[in-house]
Amino acid sequence: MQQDQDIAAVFVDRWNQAASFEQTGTCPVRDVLDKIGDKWSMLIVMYLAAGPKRFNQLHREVPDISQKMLTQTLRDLQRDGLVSRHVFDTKPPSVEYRLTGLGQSLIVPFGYLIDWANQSIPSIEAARASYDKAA
Amino acid sequence: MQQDQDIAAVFVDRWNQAASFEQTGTCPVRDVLDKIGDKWSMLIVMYLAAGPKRFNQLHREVPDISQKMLTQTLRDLQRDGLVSRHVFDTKPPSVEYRLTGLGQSLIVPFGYLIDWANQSIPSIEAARASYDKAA
DNA sequence: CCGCATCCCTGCTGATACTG
DNA sequence: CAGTATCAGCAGGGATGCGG
Repeated sequence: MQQDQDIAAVFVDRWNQAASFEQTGTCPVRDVLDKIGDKWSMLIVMYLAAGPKRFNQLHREVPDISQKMLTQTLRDLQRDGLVSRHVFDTKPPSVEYRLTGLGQSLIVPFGYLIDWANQSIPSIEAARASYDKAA
Repeated sequence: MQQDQDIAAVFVDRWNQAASFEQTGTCPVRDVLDKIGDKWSMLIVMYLAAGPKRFNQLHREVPDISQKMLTQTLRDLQRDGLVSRHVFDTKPPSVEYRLTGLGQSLIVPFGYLIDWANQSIPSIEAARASYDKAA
């Protein structure tokens, strides 16, 4: 309980913190959360967690992703320093993507979230069913 | 490393799992991730983590949220069983919102994510600056 | 093989105004 | 106080076609 309040305080403080917020117009925590909620970012990170992969390999493995979104998402992840890009000068050329140390470090806290999700899904679906029935 | 691969496997399996996915068209893990990335959901959860609050109290405390989004987000959280709603039959009427046990349990894994974010923000911003400079 | 550019459409969001 | 209803703007993301 007390710890929960501490976490909340840290979070809310950071959120309200005007530092780069007032200037850039975006909150740094919001930034990270957006990535988490992004349709493809975390899925790609999880696929890359198993090891380096090439562009078309990802394109085949990640279900239903378009070429455009794969490119775009990989660029964003690279820009944030979560993924590194390696071009091999063969022909035809091949490009390999892999998680950086920072990218790998994200897997740990993200994993806790996935665990929570998997454990809580039954409760959530039950709550939804109950809520919808009342209407 | 090995553990990372396990987490990835669990996640990807769950993602691809056709159970309610093929029928409802939505993946249960995706559901949870969407809430995390939602503009207001987690912010409200964090504010409620400090204790129960009334509608207008939240409206005042949560920065820049519109009445509409506050109502809508609280409804969604309630439907998912993360937040409970209590109406007091006074006049003027007052409505109190509080985290359920499920809602409180989310704070723990979510807290790890916030911690990671706060620790990693310097690295991320450095990576971005470096990436942008190259262009 | 890898990536960029364009078009287009859907849905989320905010602003505004109105009820019990 | 605690909502509901309606309207308009914008960004995310898919489809398609082209280039190195």
